[in-house]
Amino acid sequence: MPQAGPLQTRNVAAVADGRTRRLTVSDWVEAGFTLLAEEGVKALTLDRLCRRVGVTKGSFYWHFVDLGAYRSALMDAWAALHDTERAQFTAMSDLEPRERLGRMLQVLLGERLWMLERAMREWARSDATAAAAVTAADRRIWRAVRQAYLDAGFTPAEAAVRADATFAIGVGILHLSASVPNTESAEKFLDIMLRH
Amino acid sequence: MPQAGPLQTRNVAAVADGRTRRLTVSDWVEAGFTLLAEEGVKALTLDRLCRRVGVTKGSFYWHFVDLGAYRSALMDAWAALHDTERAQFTAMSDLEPRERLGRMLQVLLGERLWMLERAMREWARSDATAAAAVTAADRRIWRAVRQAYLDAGFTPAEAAVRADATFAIGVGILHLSASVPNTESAEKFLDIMLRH
DNA sequence: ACCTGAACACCGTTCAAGT
DNA sequence: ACCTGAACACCGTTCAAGT
Repeated sequence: MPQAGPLQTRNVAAVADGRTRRLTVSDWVEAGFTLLAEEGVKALTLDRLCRRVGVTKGSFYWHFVDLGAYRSALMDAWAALHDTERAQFTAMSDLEPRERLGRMLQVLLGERLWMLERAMREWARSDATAAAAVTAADRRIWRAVRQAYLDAGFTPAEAAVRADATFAIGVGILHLSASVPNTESAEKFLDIMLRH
Repeated sequence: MPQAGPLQTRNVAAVADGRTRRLTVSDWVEAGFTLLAEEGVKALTLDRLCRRVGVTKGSFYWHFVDLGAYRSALMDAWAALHDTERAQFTAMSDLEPRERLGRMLQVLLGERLWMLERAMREWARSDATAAAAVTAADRRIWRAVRQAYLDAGFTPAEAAVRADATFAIGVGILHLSASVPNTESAEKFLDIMLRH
């Protein structure tokens, strides 16, 4: 799909060897994630990427058909990352709803992820594929959030409204944060939303 | 400050005349707003702008020192726009808190404004001046929102938390919307937040 | 199979020259 | 004072040539 060259045939040891080993798609993806997490969307330029990976532009174009395809690869990796999050969420089903919601917010707004989240949502505005991936991921998380409210004893209708609000809050905090988001006010918000 | 050329000396009739009249800074700003509102940040390119205004690039560079300065001008105009909004908000102080909050959300998410809001917040991430303007505007609106909760009988602490949440919701909806935001779920959310 | 290096196209920017 | 048109720099993209 997005890749041009090798379909990830050999995924051997990706550790820091001297200089010998050749690049794989995931090396580029990893570099892109770091760049995004550290400096945001605008830092994701061909030159910056190649400099970081230590190779010339031509190499990039052997691995990817163009920057758009590269972003698609980033999206795919991000979606996979999101799936592991979801696994965490469903594994939480034994926790109290309140505790569960608090953890969800913390995962979403945590360290490295929130910058990626922002980047994805920014691309989603101009790219249909990105938009689809974000929507799909959102729906899954929304369900987990609603389930928490259902478990807290709300009717389906009440739970849905609260899930909408909680979700919007999360995204809102994501965008309002200049640096790393603080989850403190989000916690207080949950207290209100969980009141009957 | 941002402008290079004329400091808006003659603001005469800006209506559609044949082709004779010369351009003013606000003509460029108006064109930029329309472009942003219709197609978002990515459409704001030099070529698109010049095509829309019907003039060559050189003309642009007589009015503005560069694209950055032009965006500053857009920011200034946006801030002014925001001030008239705030005037609306303070004029609302006789309305019921619930009604007032509903109107505020509708103004923020209404037709032309929400796309501009998004654009400004996107720039604010990479530009310090933009960030300052957005922060200042946000603080004013936040106060108006908190005042509504105070008038609804909440303690200062309670009102502050609710203002935080309401504000985050607004921004969240802004970014979650693919097309024009629907204010329906926001209304239901207000019902919850106003409960004692 | 994977990468280099040079060439091209596009778009933001400059500037001498026009009215 | 305000605008044109040509030139330049930068960055994404292509591709023939290397190992």
